[in-house]
Amino acid sequence: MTSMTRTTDPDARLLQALADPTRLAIVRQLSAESATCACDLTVCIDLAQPTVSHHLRVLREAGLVRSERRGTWIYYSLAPETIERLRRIVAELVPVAALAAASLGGRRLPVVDAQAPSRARPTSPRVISRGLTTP
Amino acid sequence: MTSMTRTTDPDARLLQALADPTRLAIVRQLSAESATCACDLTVCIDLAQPTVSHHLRVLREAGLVRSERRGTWIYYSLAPETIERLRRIVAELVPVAALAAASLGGRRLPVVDAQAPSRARPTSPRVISRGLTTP
DNA sequence: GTTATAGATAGACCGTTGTCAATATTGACG
DNA sequence: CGTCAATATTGACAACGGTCTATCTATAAC
Repeated sequence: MTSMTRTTDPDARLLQALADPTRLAIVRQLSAESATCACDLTVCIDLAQPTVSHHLRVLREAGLVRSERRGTWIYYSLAPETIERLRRIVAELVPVAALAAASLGGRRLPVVDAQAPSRARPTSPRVISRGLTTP
Repeated sequence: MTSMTRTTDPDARLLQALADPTRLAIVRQLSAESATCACDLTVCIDLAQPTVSHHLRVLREAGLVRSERRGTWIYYSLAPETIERLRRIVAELVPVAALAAASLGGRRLPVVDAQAPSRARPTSPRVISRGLTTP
């Protein structure tokens, strides 16, 4: 309300960590390379080193990557459990149509349960029930 | 570089549309409700109506939702193909470790092979190959 | 110790974005 | 037509976030 400021929903926070072209590129690189040292990422990303370092920090704090020091270099790799969590978040976004297609009576849990619709509303297209909301 | 401004990667853009607590809540609601009119979303989201309208626009322009007018009301529903695209984006983030774990259940290989490293780099932890990079 | 390199941190700059109040648009009904 | 309700648009403001330069830390080789 009115402020929002710090993102509250942890899932939205996780998505936010990935929702940047640079970070997505990093994650994809790590997905292909298993473990890559920060200097290589810096080279193939074409941004200033502190910027890459910043993005790596965001990814680390989001739990998307882990870092391991080997001498002077620090290797980054994906955190499989967080990738899995990400996959679940998206997998749960099932449009009802898809559910209906998959199985018959698609059960659905009330996420926000839309408690109080303004009032009576048309269930079928075109047919407006005319019972307007507030008198 | 230097500005970034408009996000280039369309996948990052799609993720960005979802990476907001309000929009994620809307999408989840639509996932549970199939089609919901904007006024209901406004009610259960507890933000000013123009703000909800704004988020709906972002979702629509990202291709995540569709809107259909029925008289005075406008019903929003998920766009299954975009949800599917989202699922594919995340599904392709396959950490090599997860692949190995899935097939063998073995430990993660310390693979470092990285194509074009700055120079010679340690393949095993601790053991620094001493051939420093630039002389 | 000194030097060199990899990486992180601090701070500033500035474009982007989420939010609101006010206003405009659209459609339904009388 | 006029009025009412649902929704979109406008414009302003503040917060957030990505980028940089400059600086600092850490490790290794000398």
